[in-house]
Amino acid sequence: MDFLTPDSLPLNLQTAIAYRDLAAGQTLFHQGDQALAIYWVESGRIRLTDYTKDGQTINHYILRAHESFAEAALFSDIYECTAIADLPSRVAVLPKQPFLTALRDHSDLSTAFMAQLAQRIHGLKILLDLRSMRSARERVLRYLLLAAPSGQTLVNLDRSLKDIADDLGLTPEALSRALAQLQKEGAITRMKRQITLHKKTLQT
Amino acid sequence: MDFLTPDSLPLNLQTAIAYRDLAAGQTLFHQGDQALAIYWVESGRIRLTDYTKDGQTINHYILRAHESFAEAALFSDIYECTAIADLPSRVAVLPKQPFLTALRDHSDLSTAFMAQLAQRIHGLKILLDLRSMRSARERVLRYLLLAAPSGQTLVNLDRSLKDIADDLGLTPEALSRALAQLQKEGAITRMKRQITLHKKTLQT
DNA sequence: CGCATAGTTGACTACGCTCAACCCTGGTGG
DNA sequence: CCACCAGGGTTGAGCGTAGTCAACTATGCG
Repeated sequence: MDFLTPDSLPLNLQTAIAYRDLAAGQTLFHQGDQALAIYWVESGRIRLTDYTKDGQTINHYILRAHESFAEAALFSDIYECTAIADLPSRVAVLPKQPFLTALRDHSDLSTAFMAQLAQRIHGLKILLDLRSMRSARERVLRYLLLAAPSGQTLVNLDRSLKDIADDLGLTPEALSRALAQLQKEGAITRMKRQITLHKKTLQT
Repeated sequence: MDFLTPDSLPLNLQTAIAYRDLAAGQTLFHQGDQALAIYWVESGRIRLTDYTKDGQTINHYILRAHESFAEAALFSDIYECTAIADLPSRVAVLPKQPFLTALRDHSDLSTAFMAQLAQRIHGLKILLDLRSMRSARERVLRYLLLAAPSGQTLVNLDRSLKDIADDLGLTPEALSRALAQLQKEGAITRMKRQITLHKKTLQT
């Protein structure tokens, strides 16, 4: 899924990559800093925060392992947000200029990069769409359908329910209850993190 | 904001562009159709719908004027969703192959395209983030802060409250009430579609 | 063995949705 | 010029459901 793994890059760019280890709470870059690089999360969790002009609050977005971020920095002089490590994290630092020229010179790389961006857009749309479902039950059901490999009825949840609840915009409790309810209704059966969807469920 | 306006394209590609007019309810392409082009909304409104395998349900996402869509089609053989005109609409049709080669040959075009994709990602993230606010009050407040041009305290709502409520994942009633409440609290004042934010509000 | 964290369950609350009535504006036609 | 209508917007009442807080269990790790 993620085309932008550091080792898929052209060799001459790979040498330019640095790695940074961050302690929990440490900030990687500040909003308004000069945009010098884009990043890729090796491990840990990074939180992006927007401080609005005037006010101080705003807009957090969390990135987990194997996601890249600050791609917008490629086309902007400054970062539009602040990146802070939520947990101890390790990130790959891809310097902007070398990366941009690599994109210019290697049309295959740029194609791959665009493909990844398109993919990300698609994923975000799906998440957004998920959020437009009112009831927890519907939301979870839809999530499971999306997570089910095509035609398959078995879903393996890789992440913690807490994280998933977060993606769904629910509290862990609500997610837990929704799963319990679906189970009781006979729409699914679950063994821990293994969930199987039943036929009726598929054509709702 | 939108770099991908048809007239910013290289001339040899412009000749390949076609336009299609759609009546309300008419479908532009079906999920599973061969992906032959990406599109750009000239006017009107397009709704994207995902039919899940097996089931018939959904995933709608609406596109308004001056947005491009189906970029993912560039990197996939088939469309992953169905596009239907919500209103009478006019779309520019950018054939896939010419566009891809243009991207390969014109690094400036590909850069612009990537920039737009990055922009879209940013926008989607903001919407997602908006949805993560629990209370209507907070959500609306945040929306207004985002909509306020930098440093400005005056927000002009261009679209109908109904549409905005949709973006926010609220019912029109909830939005209306939230605005009324904010007004009563003295956080904002509004004259119809003109809203001014008050200082205290800015540093919440 | 004991502690920390994820997950589950329960009771209560609050907030947003639903449905309905109503106001207001703009457009159309007599 | 007014009468009528349609649609957006506002307001009210009642309900349902997800959030909150808390206690408890299960799992994993030192």
